[in-house]
Amino acid sequence: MLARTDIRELLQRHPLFVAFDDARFEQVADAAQSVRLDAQQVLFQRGERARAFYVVVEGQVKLFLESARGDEKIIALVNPGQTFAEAVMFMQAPMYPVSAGATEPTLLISVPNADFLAALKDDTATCLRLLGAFSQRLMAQVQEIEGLTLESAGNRLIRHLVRRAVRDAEGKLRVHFDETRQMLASQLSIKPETLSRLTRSLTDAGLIEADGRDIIIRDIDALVRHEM
Amino acid sequence: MLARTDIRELLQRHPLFVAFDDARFEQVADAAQSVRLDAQQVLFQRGERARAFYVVVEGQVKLFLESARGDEKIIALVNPGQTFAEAVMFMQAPMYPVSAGATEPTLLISVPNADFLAALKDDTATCLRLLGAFSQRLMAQVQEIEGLTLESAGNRLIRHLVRRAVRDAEGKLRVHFDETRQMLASQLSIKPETLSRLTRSLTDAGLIEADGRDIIIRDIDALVRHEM
DNA sequence: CCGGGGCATTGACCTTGGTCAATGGTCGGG
DNA sequence: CCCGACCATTGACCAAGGTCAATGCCCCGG
Repeated sequence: MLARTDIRELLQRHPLFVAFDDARFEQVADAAQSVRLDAQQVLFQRGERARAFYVVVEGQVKLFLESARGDEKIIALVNPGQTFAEAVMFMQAPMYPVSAGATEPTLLISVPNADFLAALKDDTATCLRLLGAFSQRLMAQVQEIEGLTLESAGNRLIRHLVRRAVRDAEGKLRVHFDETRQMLASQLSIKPETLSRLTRSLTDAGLIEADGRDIIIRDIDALVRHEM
Repeated sequence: MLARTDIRELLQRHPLFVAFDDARFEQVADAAQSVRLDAQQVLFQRGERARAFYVVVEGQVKLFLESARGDEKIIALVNPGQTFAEAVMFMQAPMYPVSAGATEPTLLISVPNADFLAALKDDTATCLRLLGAFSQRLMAQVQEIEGLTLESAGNRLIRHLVRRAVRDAEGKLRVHFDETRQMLASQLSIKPETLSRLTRSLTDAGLIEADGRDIIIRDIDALVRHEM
């Protein structure tokens, strides 16, 4: 459990709460609770009645869908400082459209929808922040749909690598993976075997290079030009 | 062109504008313009700078994406009374994430983002309406991603038929299509040939029946149980 | 240092849905 | 009333990616 004062402090710095005046903030912070999850523990299931949204303090949460045959699709990974399930509270029939679970030991703050909505009354600044966040997410999902319908698995992988690449100390373009290959595959909507084959073919073509858990991009121009 | 008074009247009834007080409404209504599109005419291209959003008055607008090889994916069809591209105005770098064009002769009202945002200041009621609309759309897109990643083409078709089915005068479950088969296929992210084969196999199985442009569902329980 | 479990990789094969091409149907314009 | 264009349908074939199974690898616990 987190002390009440810790919850206050963490929330106060968060973009969704900074614009609240003192009275509003007190009301929401009082209602908020800390939640601890073990690795792999499920927080809520798709279809459950939604009563709260969450702020990730430590650890990582995955939002995912499951098919009847047990296939899993990871919709998003949520890291410290980010929130999830806020959009659900604005729906007429609030039920979570995805399931959520921890990928590692995780600490969350849960914020009851009712209290937050009450505080939101007459606070346009926070409303506008939320609108901005939602529109970002809508755009990201359009891009996801675009990738799924108009691009090959290989191109999705390439775009993902390029998007996540960071220049390291030696000036090399590096993509670091904390997640397992299975989770990466699930995010890209491909099977682990296919991911393995695709990275192999890119490696054989001299475009990328494996370095432990990381991947180094040797020739980014050739990579983006590469059709799979 | 639409007369100024007509634009006023149409906007005034729209959910996004009803909550505005008179001064705000005047400001936005003055800035709004009517736009006429011929069938197939493109309104904006993906990536263009977004300066306005739109209300459909008559006709129909399709929001779509195109791949490098000319494949087209219809993201949504927008009918009279509905708006599109409102989410774009809340992004930091406002550019349309999809292209938009008319599927038939169409009449729109364009509302400049700047004026609407100004009117939105301190209007929490309208903000909350927008938040509700966005969260609906987010959920719809999650379901689209679910269909694309976890379901077969046949199951997507079945879900689509069931969702659109309406009981007609004779008590039959009927799905009416104004759009062409090609457009339906594009919405479902399959090729017209595949759509043709799928409907054929459902017809052969006695589950559905073609009736001109419509499809009649003969046995909805068997249909939803049917795995493809 | 050894052993086991799960992840990653690789190979052989299969399924889904796409591609290409031919044919038939339908609607609007002359 | 007829022609032409476009849409829908069907068939034969193809390719991307999935499935299943075997093997190797790595890391952790004893």
